[in-house]
Amino acid sequence: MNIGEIAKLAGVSRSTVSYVLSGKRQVSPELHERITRVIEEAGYRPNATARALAEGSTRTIGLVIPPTGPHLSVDQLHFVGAVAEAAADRDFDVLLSPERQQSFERMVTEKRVDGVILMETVLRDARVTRLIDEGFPFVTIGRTGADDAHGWVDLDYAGLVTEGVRRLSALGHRSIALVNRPQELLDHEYGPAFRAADAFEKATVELEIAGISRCCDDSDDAAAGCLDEILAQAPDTTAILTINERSLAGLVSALSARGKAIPDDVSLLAITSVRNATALRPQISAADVPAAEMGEAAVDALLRRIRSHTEPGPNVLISPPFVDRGSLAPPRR
Amino acid sequence: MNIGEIAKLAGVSRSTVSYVLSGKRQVSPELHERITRVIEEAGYRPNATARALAEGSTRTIGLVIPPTGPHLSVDQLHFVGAVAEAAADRDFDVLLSPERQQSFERMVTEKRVDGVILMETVLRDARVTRLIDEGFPFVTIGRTGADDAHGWVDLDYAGLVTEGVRRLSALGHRSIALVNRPQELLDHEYGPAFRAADAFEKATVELEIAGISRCCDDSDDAAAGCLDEILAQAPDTTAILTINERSLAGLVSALSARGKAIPDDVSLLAITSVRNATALRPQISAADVPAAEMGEAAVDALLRRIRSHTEPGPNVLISPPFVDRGSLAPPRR
DNA sequence: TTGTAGGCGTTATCAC
DNA sequence: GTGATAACGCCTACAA
Repeated sequence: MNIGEIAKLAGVSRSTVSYVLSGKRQVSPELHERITRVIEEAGYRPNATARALAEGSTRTIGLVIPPTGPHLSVDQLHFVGAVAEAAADRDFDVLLSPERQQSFERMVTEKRVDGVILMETVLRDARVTRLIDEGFPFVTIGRTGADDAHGWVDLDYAGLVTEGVRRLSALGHRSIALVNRPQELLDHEYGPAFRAADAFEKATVELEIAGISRCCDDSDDAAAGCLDEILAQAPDTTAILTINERSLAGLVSALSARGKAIPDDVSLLAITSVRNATALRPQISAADVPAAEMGEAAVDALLRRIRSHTEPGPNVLISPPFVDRGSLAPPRR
Repeated sequence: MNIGEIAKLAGVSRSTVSYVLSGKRQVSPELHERITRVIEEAGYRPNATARALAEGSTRTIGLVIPPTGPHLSVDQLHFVGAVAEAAADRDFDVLLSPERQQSFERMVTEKRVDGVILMETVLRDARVTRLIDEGFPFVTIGRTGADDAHGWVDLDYAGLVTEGVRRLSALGHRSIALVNRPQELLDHEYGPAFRAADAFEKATVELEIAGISRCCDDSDDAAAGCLDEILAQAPDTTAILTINERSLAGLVSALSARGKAIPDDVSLLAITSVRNATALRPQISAADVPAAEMGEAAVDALLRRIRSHTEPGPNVLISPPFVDRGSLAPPRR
């Protein structure tokens, strides 16, 4: 069933059917009515591929997801889901690309999509330079180091860490630890890890408090080891700030196993998803990563970019508020 | 840059260029060489949309993901990633569809994809009947109740639960509890929850041991409540079998909080992802859900179905072995 | 207000 | 072995 058959059944030309479908020109009420009914009865739906070819636009965006490795988090799945839903709301589809040369290349060179969203951007990202050279519309989640003019959506890790340190300091803490993402990510110039470490350093210096910063692998086990290191090196630590979602549970149980009560002995403040923060006991005060909001922002930014190649990409820095769940207290004296 | 320009540059016809690209007919070495070089130099890649229209096939499969809700698990993200990677290996792309009428409909009626993979199938699934009526190729993850002839890939929950009960029974346990997925899912006729409950009932009856079966919401908190219910109603419970990945961590800490040691007081056996089972302390003996394998199996099954509409869809029942990680012991006497 | 016809970029069937 | 050329199904100037 194609547009020609509908036209024949309704006794009109193909263009008239097309215009009824698109609404791009007036069609007399009688014809409109008749054609609509025929379409309805035949259950006809225009072929997306043919439309894409004619219009020069696929109405599809690409989403490059990180490889299925140890760093994947539930947050990321939520983000993927949010992107798919936001796109669907705007009548776009989402084409998934595992982060591999071949698949990614195909998406852009064969024009399978109108634009792409890049997850897990690193400070110097080959894909970004590639897309810029190509003149292909894209938006990154996270920024490259160059604060390029392309569009990006990012969590304000620097601001959040600074604010976190301030809050802990305001409560009276004078010795604070930062639990960062894995060393490996820091080495790969992963923005959040990098900016968090940097901001932590600056904030502690400025507020004149002792700060110890540690990378921690993405596991509960690593969290225990990391905690031990911290306590060994800075035994008077009274507060921990963590951006490592995957090891938060391990950190909490390790604290409990070492007889450190939250928040009486150690205050704990995190940047993580609501779910993660509230699934634990005690619940953890945190800046809740708004995956859905970020997904929507990314889709909107990309669509704007697709529609007008000229104007610079929107930059969205998201800074969710800290929510108090009782894991913070003044240091015991 | 399109195939016509390449043809012009190489001084041949478009069809010859096309045949060099597809290899579907012999082209003289000289021409082949010349054309290949021109393609190379121009950086030409055929337009996927035009190809799809001409071939009548999009080389894309649809993946219908569950709504971004509370039941999403890391396993599911891995599955999505595995599907994307398996598809990429076979030169297919993956189009994501949030589980909504509109988006799903679009994918199939507008022929955006050659076939679809349905996640989270329920026993009576409207989407399945829809696709069967349409004659559209698809594969489900999980089965409907009707054991239809369409293709599916499923974890053998019934077999795994039966085997789990046998193992615990063989160790000497006479009072076993099953921690199932949330009641809500059971009510919605979610296959795994349904089949697990059923198999548990049968296995305990057959082996003449006391079995108590409880649904548990997907949270650590719920796990604690669920454990209390179990211990209240069957205080002599010495072993727990769980298929609820999302509450496993909570179950472990609730046991510890109630002074029940694993495995000395209570043996714990799970069906969950490796990561989940090994992230906890103690590590949990489990049948490790092979998300990657399932993703690949689903893609293969679907591609077979796409290539030959006639033969019945392959049915793949996956039953990973239980891995002992020390959370099992004979009951204390 | 409606119809005609060319074009989107490939593939594949004919001829030569 | 190679080249025209008609599909594929839709959109949209251009005519009427």
